[in-house]
Amino acid sequence: MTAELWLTQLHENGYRLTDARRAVVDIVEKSTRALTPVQVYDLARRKYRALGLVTVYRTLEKLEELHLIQRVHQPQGCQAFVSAGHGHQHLLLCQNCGRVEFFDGDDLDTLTRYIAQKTGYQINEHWLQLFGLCMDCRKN
Amino acid sequence: MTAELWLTQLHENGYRLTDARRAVVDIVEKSTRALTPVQVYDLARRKYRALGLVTVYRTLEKLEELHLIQRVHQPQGCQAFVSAGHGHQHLLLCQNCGRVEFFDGDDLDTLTRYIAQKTGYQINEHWLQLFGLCMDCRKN
DNA sequence: TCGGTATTGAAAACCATTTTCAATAATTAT
DNA sequence: ATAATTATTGAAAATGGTTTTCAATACCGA
Repeated sequence: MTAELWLTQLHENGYRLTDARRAVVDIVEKSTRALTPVQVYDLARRKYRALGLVTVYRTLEKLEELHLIQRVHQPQGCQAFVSAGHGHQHLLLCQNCGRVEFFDGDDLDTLTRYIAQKTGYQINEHWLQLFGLCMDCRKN
Repeated sequence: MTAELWLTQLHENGYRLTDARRAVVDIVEKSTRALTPVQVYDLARRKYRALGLVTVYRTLEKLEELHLIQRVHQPQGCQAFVSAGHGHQHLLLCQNCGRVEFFDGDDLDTLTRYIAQKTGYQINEHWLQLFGLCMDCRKN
Protein backbone atom coordinates (compact mmCIF):
# COMPACT_ATOMS: atom_id res chain seq x y z
CA MET A 1 0.00 0.00 0.00
CA THR A 2 2.06 2.85 -1.28
CA ALA A 3 -0.56 5.45 -0.39
CA GLU A 4 0.51 4.97 3.21
CA LEU A 5 4.10 5.59 2.22
CA TRP A 6 3.17 8.82 0.50
CA LEU A 7 1.38 10.00 3.62
CA THR A 8 4.40 9.07 5.71
CA GLN A 9 6.59 11.04 3.34
CA LEU A 10 4.34 14.05 3.69
CA HIS A 11 4.35 13.75 7.44
CA GLU A 12 8.10 13.31 7.67
CA ASN A 13 8.50 16.50 5.70
CA GLY A 14 6.51 18.49 8.19
CA TYR A 15 3.15 18.38 6.45
CA ARG A 16 0.04 17.44 8.40
CA LEU A 17 -2.14 14.52 7.51
CA THR A 18 -5.66 15.55 6.70
CA ASP A 19 -8.68 13.90 5.13
CA ALA A 20 -8.33 16.14 2.11
CA ARG A 21 -4.76 15.01 1.52
CA ARG A 22 -5.61 11.40 2.15
CA ALA A 23 -8.31 11.54 -0.49
CA VAL A 24 -6.03 13.13 -3.08
CA VAL A 25 -3.16 10.77 -2.36
CA ASP A 26 -5.48 7.79 -2.56
CA ILE A 27 -6.69 8.71 -6.02
CA VAL A 28 -3.40 9.76 -7.56
CA GLU A 29 -1.36 6.93 -6.16
CA LYS A 30 -3.76 4.30 -7.45
CA SER A 31 -4.23 5.71 -10.92
CA THR A 32 -2.59 4.04 -13.88
CA ARG A 33 -3.19 7.10 -16.00
CA ALA A 34 -2.22 10.74 -15.83
CA LEU A 35 -4.86 12.88 -14.15
CA THR A 36 -5.48 16.61 -14.35
CA PRO A 37 -6.25 18.58 -11.18
CA VAL A 38 -9.94 18.64 -12.04
CA GLN A 39 -9.99 14.90 -12.66
CA VAL A 40 -8.35 14.33 -9.30
CA TYR A 41 -10.89 16.67 -7.75
CA ASP A 42 -13.85 14.83 -9.24
CA LEU A 43 -12.56 11.42 -8.24
CA ALA A 44 -11.38 12.38 -4.77
CA ARG A 45 -14.63 14.11 -3.94
CA ARG A 46 -16.32 10.74 -4.09
CA LYS A 47 -14.30 9.85 -1.01
CA TYR A 48 -14.30 13.23 0.66
CA ARG A 49 -17.16 15.40 -0.47
CA ALA A 50 -16.01 18.62 1.19
CA LEU A 51 -12.73 18.66 -0.75
CA GLY A 52 -11.92 21.90 -2.53
CA LEU A 53 -10.18 22.19 -5.89
CA VAL A 54 -7.70 24.59 -4.35
CA THR A 55 -6.56 21.89 -1.97
CA VAL A 56 -6.04 19.53 -4.86
CA TYR A 57 -3.68 22.03 -6.48
CA ARG A 58 -1.85 22.56 -3.21
CA THR A 59 -1.51 18.85 -2.52
CA LEU A 60 -0.29 18.06 -6.03
CA GLU A 61 2.29 20.80 -5.59
CA LYS A 62 3.64 19.12 -2.47
CA LEU A 63 3.63 15.66 -3.97
CA GLU A 64 5.58 16.94 -6.94
CA GLU A 65 8.03 18.67 -4.65
CA LEU A 66 8.63 15.35 -2.88
CA HIS A 67 9.02 13.63 -6.26
CA LEU A 68 6.11 11.33 -5.56
CA ILE A 69 4.35 12.46 -8.72
CA GLN A 70 5.51 13.99 -11.96
CA ARG A 71 3.98 16.09 -14.68
CA VAL A 72 3.18 14.38 -17.97
CA HIS A 73 3.69 16.21 -21.25
CA GLN A 74 1.35 15.32 -24.05
CA PRO A 75 0.33 16.85 -27.38
CA GLN A 76 -3.06 17.74 -25.89
CA GLY A 77 -1.60 19.46 -22.86
CA CYS A 78 0.80 19.28 -19.95
CA GLN A 79 -1.39 19.68 -16.88
CA ALA A 80 -1.66 16.02 -15.91
CA PHE A 81 0.24 14.12 -13.25
CA VAL A 82 1.13 10.49 -12.51
CA SER A 83 2.99 8.64 -9.81
CA ALA A 84 6.66 9.27 -10.42
CA GLY A 85 8.92 6.57 -11.78
CA HIS A 86 11.87 5.51 -9.73
CA GLY A 87 15.36 6.49 -10.78
CA HIS A 88 15.99 7.03 -14.45
CA GLN A 89 12.81 6.00 -16.17
CA HIS A 90 10.85 7.00 -19.20
CA LEU A 91 7.21 7.07 -20.09
CA LEU A 92 5.17 5.00 -22.45
CA LEU A 93 1.68 6.38 -23.02
CA CYS A 94 -1.36 4.76 -24.55
CA GLN A 95 -2.82 7.19 -27.05
CA ASN A 96 -6.26 5.70 -26.66
CA CYS A 97 -6.91 5.10 -22.96
CA GLY A 98 -4.19 7.27 -21.51
CA ARG A 99 -2.59 4.51 -19.50
CA VAL A 100 0.94 5.27 -18.39
CA GLU A 101 3.77 2.77 -18.21
CA PHE A 102 7.36 3.28 -17.17
CA PHE A 103 10.36 1.65 -18.72
CA ASP A 104 14.06 1.88 -18.24
CA GLY A 105 17.00 0.36 -19.99
CA ASP A 106 17.33 3.03 -22.61
CA ASP A 107 20.91 3.55 -23.53
CA LEU A 108 21.27 6.92 -25.13
CA ASP A 109 24.89 7.41 -24.15
CA THR A 110 26.19 6.71 -27.62
CA LEU A 111 23.66 9.07 -29.14
CA THR A 112 24.20 11.89 -26.65
CA ARG A 113 27.96 11.62 -26.96
CA TYR A 114 27.63 11.83 -30.70
CA ILE A 115 25.30 14.82 -30.57
CA ALA A 116 27.48 16.51 -27.95
CA GLN A 117 30.50 16.17 -30.16
CA LYS A 118 28.69 17.28 -33.26
CA THR A 119 27.06 20.36 -31.72
CA GLY A 120 29.53 21.37 -29.02
CA TYR A 121 26.81 21.18 -26.40
CA GLN A 122 27.33 19.79 -22.94
CA ILE A 123 24.33 17.51 -22.60
CA ASN A 124 22.91 17.22 -19.10
CA GLU A 125 19.55 15.59 -19.42
CA HIS A 126 17.18 13.90 -21.79
CA TRP A 127 13.48 13.32 -22.12
CA LEU A 128 12.23 10.28 -23.92
CA GLN A 129 8.60 9.37 -24.31
CA LEU A 130 6.96 6.70 -26.37
CA PHE A 131 3.37 6.85 -27.57
CA GLY A 132 1.31 3.94 -28.78
CA LEU A 133 -1.55 1.59 -28.02
CA CYS A 134 -1.65 -0.68 -25.02
CA MET A 135 -2.55 -4.32 -25.36
CA ASP A 136 -6.18 -3.77 -24.36
CA CYS A 137 -6.69 -0.92 -26.79
CA ARG A 138 -5.12 -2.83 -29.67
CA LYS A 139 -7.93 -5.36 -29.49
CA ASN A 140 -10.53 -2.82 -30.66
CA MET B 1 14.93 33.93 -47.16
CA THR B 2 12.54 31.46 -45.63
CA ALA B 3 10.22 34.13 -44.25
CA GLU B 4 9.11 34.63 -47.85
CA LEU B 5 8.43 30.92 -48.15
CA TRP B 6 6.29 30.98 -45.05
CA LEU B 7 4.26 33.85 -46.47
CA THR B 8 3.88 31.96 -49.72
CA GLN B 9 2.69 28.93 -47.79
CA LEU B 10 0.13 31.04 -45.98
CA HIS B 11 -1.05 32.54 -49.22
CA GLU B 12 -1.27 29.22 -51.00
CA ASN B 13 -3.46 27.96 -48.23
CA GLY B 14 -5.96 30.72 -48.70
CA TYR B 15 -4.75 33.12 -46.05
CA ARG B 16 -4.22 36.78 -46.83
CA LEU B 17 -0.89 38.51 -46.50
CA THR B 18 -1.01 41.37 -44.06
CA ASP B 19 1.53 43.55 -42.31
CA ALA B 20 0.62 41.93 -39.00
CA ARG B 21 1.36 38.46 -40.34
CA ARG B 22 4.53 39.60 -42.03
CA ALA B 23 5.81 40.99 -38.74
CA VAL B 24 5.04 37.81 -36.81
CA VAL B 25 6.52 35.55 -39.47
CA ASP B 26 9.64 37.68 -39.64
CA ILE B 27 10.30 37.36 -35.93
CA VAL B 28 9.48 33.70 -35.47
CA GLU B 29 11.23 32.48 -38.58
CA LYS B 30 14.46 34.24 -37.66
CA SER B 31 14.57 33.22 -34.02
CA THR B 32 17.01 30.56 -32.86
CA ARG B 33 15.11 30.18 -29.61
CA ALA B 34 11.60 29.24 -28.65
CA LEU B 35 9.35 32.26 -28.16
CA THR B 36 6.12 32.63 -26.23
CA PRO B 37 3.21 34.55 -27.76
CA VAL B 38 4.01 37.58 -25.60
CA GLN B 39 7.66 37.50 -26.60
CA VAL B 40 6.66 37.37 -30.25
CA TYR B 41 4.29 40.24 -29.62
CA ASP B 42 6.97 42.40 -28.00
CA LEU B 43 9.51 41.73 -30.73
CA ALA B 44 7.14 42.01 -33.66
CA ARG B 45 5.68 45.28 -32.41
CA ARG B 46 9.04 46.89 -33.06
CA LYS B 47 8.37 46.29 -36.74
CA TYR B 48 4.66 46.87 -36.71
CA ARG B 49 3.53 48.95 -33.78
CA ALA B 50 -0.22 48.48 -34.29
CA LEU B 51 0.03 44.70 -33.90
CA GLY B 52 -2.37 43.12 -31.42
CA LEU B 53 -1.56 40.18 -29.19
CA VAL B 54 -4.69 38.44 -30.43
CA THR B 55 -3.31 38.47 -33.93
CA VAL B 56 -0.10 36.88 -32.70
CA TYR B 57 -2.10 34.00 -31.25
CA ARG B 58 -4.08 33.64 -34.43
CA THR B 59 -1.02 33.71 -36.64
CA LEU B 60 0.89 31.20 -34.53
CA GLU B 61 -2.14 28.94 -34.75
CA LYS B 62 -2.01 29.03 -38.52
CA LEU B 63 1.75 28.56 -38.70
CA GLU B 64 1.44 25.52 -36.47
CA GLU B 65 -1.37 24.16 -38.60
CA LEU B 66 0.88 24.44 -41.65
CA HIS B 67 3.71 22.75 -39.71
CA LEU B 68 5.95 25.76 -40.12
CA ILE B 69 6.39 26.06 -36.37
CA GLN B 70 6.09 23.62 -33.51
CA ARG B 71 5.43 23.85 -29.79
CA VAL B 72 8.36 23.31 -27.46
CA HIS B 73 7.87 21.44 -24.20
CA GLN B 74 10.09 22.46 -21.32
CA PRO B 75 10.07 21.98 -17.57
CA GLN B 76 9.16 25.66 -17.12
CA GLY B 77 6.25 25.52 -19.52
CA CYS B 78 4.96 24.49 -22.91
CA GLN B 79 3.72 27.73 -24.47
CA ALA B 80 6.74 28.50 -26.65
CA PHE B 81 7.18 27.92 -30.36
CA VAL B 82 10.09 27.52 -32.81
CA SER B 83 10.47 26.98 -36.51
CA ALA B 84 9.62 23.36 -37.13
CA GLY B 85 12.27 20.82 -37.95
CA HIS B 86 12.06 18.96 -41.23
CA GLY B 87 11.13 15.30 -41.27
CA HIS B 88 11.98 13.24 -38.27
CA GLN B 89 14.02 15.49 -36.03
CA HIS B 90 14.53 16.02 -32.36
CA LEU B 91 15.30 18.99 -30.18
CA LEU B 92 18.37 19.99 -28.28
CA LEU B 93 17.78 22.90 -25.92
CA CYS B 94 20.24 25.13 -24.14
CA GLN B 95 19.18 25.37 -20.52
CA ASN B 96 20.85 28.73 -20.14
CA CYS B 97 20.07 30.83 -23.20
CA GLY B 98 17.15 28.84 -24.59
CA ARG B 99 18.71 28.28 -27.97
CA VAL B 100 17.12 25.48 -29.94
CA GLU B 101 18.95 23.06 -32.18
CA PHE B 102 17.59 20.17 -34.21
CA PHE B 103 19.27 16.88 -34.73
CA ASP B 104 18.40 13.66 -36.46
CA GLY B 105 20.07 10.35 -36.75
CA ASP B 106 18.62 8.89 -33.61
CA ASP B 107 18.05 5.21 -33.99
CA LEU B 108 15.55 4.10 -31.43
CA ASP B 109 14.23 1.16 -33.42
CA THR B 110 16.03 -1.41 -31.31
CA LEU B 111 14.77 0.20 -28.13
CA THR B 112 11.19 0.62 -29.28
CA ARG B 113 11.05 -2.93 -30.57
CA TYR B 114 12.34 -4.15 -27.24
CA ILE B 115 9.84 -2.08 -25.27
CA ALA B 116 7.02 -3.07 -27.60
CA GLN B 117 7.78 -6.72 -27.07
CA LYS B 118 8.17 -6.35 -23.34
CA THR B 119 4.98 -4.35 -22.76
CA GLY B 120 2.71 -5.55 -25.54
CA TYR B 121 2.23 -1.98 -26.76
CA GLN B 122 2.14 -1.03 -30.40
CA ILE B 123 4.50 1.93 -30.46
CA ASN B 124 3.62 4.66 -32.93
CA GLU B 125 5.66 7.66 -32.03
CA HIS B 126 8.41 8.94 -29.83
CA TRP B 127 9.56 12.21 -28.37
CA LEU B 128 13.20 12.74 -27.62
CA GLN B 129 14.63 15.93 -26.27
CA LEU B 130 18.10 16.72 -25.02
CA PHE B 131 18.88 19.50 -22.58
CA GLY B 132 22.28 21.03 -21.96
CA LEU B 133 24.50 24.02 -22.46
CA CYS B 134 25.43 25.39 -25.84
CA MET B 135 29.01 26.20 -26.70
CA ASP B 136 28.61 29.91 -25.94
CA CYS B 137 27.01 29.33 -22.55
CA ARG B 138 29.66 26.78 -21.53
CA LYS B 139 32.25 29.53 -21.62
CA ASN B 140 30.74 31.32 -18.63
C1' DT C 1 -6.61 18.35 26.84
C1' DC C 2 -4.86 22.49 25.24
C1' DG C 3 -2.62 25.88 22.31
C1' DG C 4 -0.01 27.20 18.41
C1' DT C 5 -0.21 27.00 13.78
C1' DA C 6 -0.68 24.59 9.30
C1' DT C 7 -4.52 23.66 6.50
C1' DT C 8 -8.94 24.28 4.71
C1' DG C 9 -12.67 25.91 1.30
C1' DA C 10 -14.91 30.01 -0.63
C1' DA C 11 -14.41 34.05 -2.93
C1' DA C 12 -11.66 37.10 -5.30
C1' DA C 13 -7.77 37.96 -8.05
C1' DC C 14 -4.89 36.76 -11.70
C1' DC C 15 -3.11 35.57 -16.13
C1' DA C 16 -3.08 33.40 -20.52
C1' DT C 17 -5.98 32.39 -24.18
C1' DT C 18 -10.34 32.72 -26.86
C1' DT C 19 -14.49 34.90 -28.50
C1' DT C 20 -17.20 38.75 -30.08
C1' DC C 21 -17.77 42.58 -33.00
C1' DA C 22 -17.59 46.57 -35.82
C1' DA C 23 -14.03 48.74 -38.64
C1' DT C 24 -10.51 47.93 -41.98
C1' DA C 25 -7.82 46.17 -45.67
C1' DA C 26 -6.55 42.26 -49.00
C1' DT C 27 -8.15 39.98 -52.84
C1' DT C 28 -11.30 39.02 -56.78
C1' DA C 29 -14.22 40.20 -60.35
C1' DT C 30 -15.42 43.84 -63.13
C1' DA D 1 -7.91 50.80 -62.02
C1' DT D 2 -12.23 50.31 -59.20
C1' DA D 3 -15.62 48.35 -56.70
C1' DA D 4 -17.43 44.49 -54.18
C1' DT D 5 -16.63 40.74 -51.33
C1' DT D 6 -15.05 38.88 -47.38
C1' DA D 7 -10.97 37.63 -44.45
C1' DT D 8 -8.48 40.01 -41.03
C1' DT D 9 -7.73 43.28 -37.56
C1' DG D 10 -7.42 45.23 -32.67
C1' DA D 11 -10.12 46.35 -28.56
C1' DA D 12 -12.93 44.78 -25.21
C1' DA D 13 -15.23 41.22 -23.01
C1' DA D 14 -15.49 36.49 -21.82
C1' DT D 15 -13.46 32.30 -20.51
C1' DG D 16 -10.87 28.80 -18.05
C1' DG D 17 -7.28 27.29 -15.37
C1' DT D 18 -4.42 28.47 -11.47
C1' DT D 19 -3.11 31.30 -7.43
C1' DT D 20 -3.91 34.38 -3.57
C1' DT D 21 -6.39 36.08 0.35
C1' DC D 22 -8.68 35.29 4.53
C1' DA D 23 -11.26 33.81 8.42
C1' DA D 24 -12.64 29.36 10.30
C1' DT D 25 -11.13 24.78 11.32
C1' DA D 26 -8.53 20.79 12.58
C1' DC D 27 -3.95 18.62 13.24
C1' DC D 28 -0.44 17.44 16.38
C1' DG D 29 3.20 18.31 19.82
C1' DA D 30 3.41 19.47 24.55
